[in-house]
Amino acid sequence: MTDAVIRLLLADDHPVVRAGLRAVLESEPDFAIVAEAATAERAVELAAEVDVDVVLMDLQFGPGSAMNGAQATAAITARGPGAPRVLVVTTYDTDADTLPALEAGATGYLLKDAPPEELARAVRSAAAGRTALAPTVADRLLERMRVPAAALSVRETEVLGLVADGLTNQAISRRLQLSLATVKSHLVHIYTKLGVESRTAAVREARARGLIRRGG
Amino acid sequence: MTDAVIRLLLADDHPVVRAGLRAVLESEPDFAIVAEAATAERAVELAAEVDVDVVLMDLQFGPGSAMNGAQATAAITARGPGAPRVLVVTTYDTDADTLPALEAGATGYLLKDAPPEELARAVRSAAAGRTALAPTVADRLLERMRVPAAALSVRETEVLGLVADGLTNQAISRRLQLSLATVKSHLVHIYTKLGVESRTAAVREARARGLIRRGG
DNA sequence: GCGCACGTCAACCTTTCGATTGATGCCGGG
DNA sequence: CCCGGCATCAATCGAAAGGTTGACGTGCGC
Repeated sequence: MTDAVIRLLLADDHPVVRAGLRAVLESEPDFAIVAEAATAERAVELAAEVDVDVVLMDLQFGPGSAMNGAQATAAITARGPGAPRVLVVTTYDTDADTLPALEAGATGYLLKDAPPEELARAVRSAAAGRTALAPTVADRLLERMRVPAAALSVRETEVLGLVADGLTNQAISRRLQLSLATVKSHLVHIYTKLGVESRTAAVREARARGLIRRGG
Repeated sequence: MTDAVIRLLLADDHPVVRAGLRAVLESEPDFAIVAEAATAERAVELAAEVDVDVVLMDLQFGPGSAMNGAQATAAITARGPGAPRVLVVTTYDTDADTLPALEAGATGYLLKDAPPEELARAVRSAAAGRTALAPTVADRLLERMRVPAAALSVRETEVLGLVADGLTNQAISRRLQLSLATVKSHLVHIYTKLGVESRTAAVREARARGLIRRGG
């Protein structure tokens, strides 16, 4: 796959963003955009049908979509070796976004404010199997390793995200297929790690630290 | 200004999005992109210096920017007649985003998931001084006029703000020199007005509607 | 192999929250 | 003047949340 041409699949629900990625990447002679997907499901299909080296994957796919970019990433990389590499290109760099994506097997994580050269460099890295992370994402990961106490686990971040959406512990347990006891257990750990003692305070603290996204 | 060519200024901090807008709009023969801005401040400058008919304005300009899109919109439209029209093109359609932008004098409000044809149509509408709103935004505005009950009193907003800061009812009562009963009474009214049934859900809803400040 | 973090769950208990009902006083518009 | 919205407070009760303790299996690193 390290031939002359790198075959790309663009997965983003915004036509404008797809056009922008296409415009930026098509100017590179060794890139070829072979397919576009406006939904996560379609991206998974195309990644299986078409011969693709790197998938440029957005994480958010609008309220009308059941699957998000992280799930699509997992579905694509689950096919093991030979599967295309997934390079996440999105707007947010909170732990709530980056951790699930990287855990799903993304080879890289870039922000949409990245300049075109950086984007092209990341695509070539991903095609070669090398990881390409945005500086802020890399910083955040290193900080996690340096101070592991202040970092929430993926599961904890997931629970806290639902808390921030206003769900009760009961609702969270149903949504995540957990027992109520487990949800409370996660919350106790979250409170300890964040140094707070209530759900609303935890949401506020997590928002301030960039652990969860600020928007709804 | 209703001549043959509509002169456009693109204001967005994402190079990819600017490239996408350029790619989509340049294919229209009567559009001419005369300038691009990566910051809100630069957009205001350019809108004053360059002869522009319509500004395509993003609302979010990254954490490094002091001015947001709504403020830039206000600065541009403040120059009265002869000033370029501002067409907001952004990702979010919550009240917290749309209301300030429209109040700042935006002629239109589109979402980035809009198809290219709709985008071109909105640009022509804006150039002619006609308002162009995304369907979801228009729905939201109509709903707001139909049900004006969703306005919180000053005191209720104050209480909800402290709830959003993670304070307990006890702490709020002390902070505001109230009895615990009064705080709970306010919260009941807030829940009724917002159509929710828990403090975290109320915070989320208020944030989405722009009733309380988004930042911590 | 062992320790450790993580995720999972249970039982018990205390505190807080939310729902209900009801009351008082103030103020402004019809 | 009276009604309604707002702000204030009280009492009560059930539900939810939070604290504590303890437990089990898994996976990872030393």
